[in-house]
Amino acid sequence: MVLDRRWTVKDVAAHAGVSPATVSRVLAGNYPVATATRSRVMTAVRALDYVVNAQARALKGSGTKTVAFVVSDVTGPFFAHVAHGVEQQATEEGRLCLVCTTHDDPDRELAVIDLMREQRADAVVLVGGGYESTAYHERMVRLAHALDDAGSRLVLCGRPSLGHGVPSTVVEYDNEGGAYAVVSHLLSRGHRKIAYLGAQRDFTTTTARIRGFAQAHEAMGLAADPDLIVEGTFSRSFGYTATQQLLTARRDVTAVFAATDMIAAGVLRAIRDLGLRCPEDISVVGYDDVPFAADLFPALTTVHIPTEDLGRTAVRLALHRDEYETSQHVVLGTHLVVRDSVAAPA
Amino acid sequence: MVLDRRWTVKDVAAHAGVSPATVSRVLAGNYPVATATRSRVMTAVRALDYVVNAQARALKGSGTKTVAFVVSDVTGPFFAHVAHGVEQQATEEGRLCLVCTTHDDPDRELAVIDLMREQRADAVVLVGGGYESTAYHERMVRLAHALDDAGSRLVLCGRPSLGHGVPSTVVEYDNEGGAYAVVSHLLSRGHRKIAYLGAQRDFTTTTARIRGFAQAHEAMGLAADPDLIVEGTFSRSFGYTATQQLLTARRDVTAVFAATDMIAAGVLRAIRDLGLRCPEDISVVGYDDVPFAADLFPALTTVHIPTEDLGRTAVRLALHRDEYETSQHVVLGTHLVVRDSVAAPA
DNA sequence: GTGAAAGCGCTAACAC
DNA sequence: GTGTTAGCGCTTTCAC
Repeated sequence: MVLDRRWTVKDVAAHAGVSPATVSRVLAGNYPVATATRSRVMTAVRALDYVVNAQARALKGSGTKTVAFVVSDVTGPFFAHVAHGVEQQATEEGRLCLVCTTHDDPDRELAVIDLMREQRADAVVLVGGGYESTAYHERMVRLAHALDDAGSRLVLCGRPSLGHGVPSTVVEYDNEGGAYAVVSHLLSRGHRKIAYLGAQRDFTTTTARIRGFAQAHEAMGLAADPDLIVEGTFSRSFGYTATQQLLTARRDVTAVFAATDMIAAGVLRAIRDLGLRCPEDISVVGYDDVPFAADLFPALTTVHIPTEDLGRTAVRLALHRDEYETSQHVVLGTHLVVRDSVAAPA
Repeated sequence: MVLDRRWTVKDVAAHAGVSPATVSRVLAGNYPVATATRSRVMTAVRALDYVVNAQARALKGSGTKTVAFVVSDVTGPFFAHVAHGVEQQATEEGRLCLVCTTHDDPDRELAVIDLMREQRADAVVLVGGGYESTAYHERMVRLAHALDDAGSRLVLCGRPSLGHGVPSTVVEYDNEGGAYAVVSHLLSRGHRKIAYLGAQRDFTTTTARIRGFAQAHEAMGLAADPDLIVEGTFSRSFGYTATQQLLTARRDVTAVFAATDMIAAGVLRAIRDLGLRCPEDISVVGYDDVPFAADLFPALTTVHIPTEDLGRTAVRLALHRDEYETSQHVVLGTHLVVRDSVAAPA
């Protein structure tokens, strides 16, 4: 059978000698149809290699059956793993996945959410830290309401709630606790001058981690050195250059807490290039526990984030918000993974 | 303004005191509308926080403006980077991105393509190696035609063409050449017993690389040892266990060619756990040149694949197949990246 | 058990 | 410049 255009229910109906309504009923399978009729229809469907038009179906009111996924950058291992969880759960729930990237541009993020609103996505999952600005916060609140009114759902995955009364699903991980654990670990090994690399300004994750960083110090009656908190992006190259500068300027630093494992990779390389050794001369810890953390040299001590679970939970809660009405704000645990990149200071 | 349902053009029209057609014209911006009317409409749009229904618009004939992206697993760095290219180009072309994963299941792959057909995606990009089976090949050819007839396009990204006359866009990379280059490199350093780890059975990429592997040997008047080609998946854990077994069984092996950098990570770790050193005792090379390859220890010599370019080109060619009519089959170059994981055999 | 008809939200002819 | 109308492909009452 040679095709020359997109067949419609009408064509299938004509081919099978029935009405369009019958074709629709056979395909939906939710209505009694005579066996003979059904098989005639199915034969026609196969002959024409017909597939429904998802747009037309959606228009009729059954929804689009899609979950949107908004992320800064798909290549980051952290995002990729959350994406995996989102995709898995969406598939299990019979949904398709739309992906958009924002490249850390708040305006683009907002624009992309509007696009998803046009698409009538069942849920819009925002992954990764948000921005600490009132204007941004307000626009986000409005979007949450707009999505809600349209029967959709805003999901914040890995960023804090927008506040009470804002219709949204929040699936966070314990950013502060993870930072607290890893800094305590360093402190208990005897480190006193710990640098935090990758304090991305105005970022919700940064705020929480700095809090954990400070509290771990306080718990031991110490004070964190604010000069050792160095601002920067979540990139390997930042880790490299920042370490070179830092270790040249501040010879008293004995440990580096990298905001992401990616940064840590740059830190480790810089340490080696500086002729120093990790962990003998400098201890290094990361955050995220992405798969390659174990393959760095030395294997990286880091904070594990349940990335896949984060994604799955986000979709599950958002899609069944009637069932999980009371648990629309969840904080998943993080934990320290001890490997080989920490030792007592020399 | 409190919303309580999804507003339609009609609502906006009523609110602005104009007809639905005028609203549509203002929003499309492709038709002369009086300035006063336009601003009245825009005020209403903002007041209602209206966004068009993409489904309804698509139904009307303007297409869905989406590109589908079918991949085995989003967490693999190789796929993630191709995905990035696809997403970038799609965005530039004003398209949204649909993502689906197949988890290396050919049946699921076929099913997913049908889903994309229902979605009326402008292009369906298949990323990664295909399967070497006639049944699979035939079904793929039929899908290519089905998509073509529906005005869509099948794009093969990183796998060979389905043959002449099959309507599809093919963007490959030089699998064979890369394998040839890296094996020649090893051979020229004096290695004679080189193992290939991760020969994924019935996979198009495997076939091509084995060819390059063999030809590099032949070019030097040598013969590759078929026993040293070990079958396995593209995973870190496979690299680890396979290396342990191999190096215990075959003490004559001096170099390992891992089918992916991910496998190579496992290989390096196994070598270290075996109490051996790389590259002094065993040389290791990878394939893909994913970002973390440079962070492995020792930094991995590998074959660079222009992943992002692969994705961008795939989308660009598919979306402008009228302009690029003669170049719907492109092979992008690969090249050797020499780092620290190769030395002459002891 | 099946068909006829209405209508989802939008846009593009076609009037005026 | 603007309104009226028809219809995209589908599902779903409502008849029969």
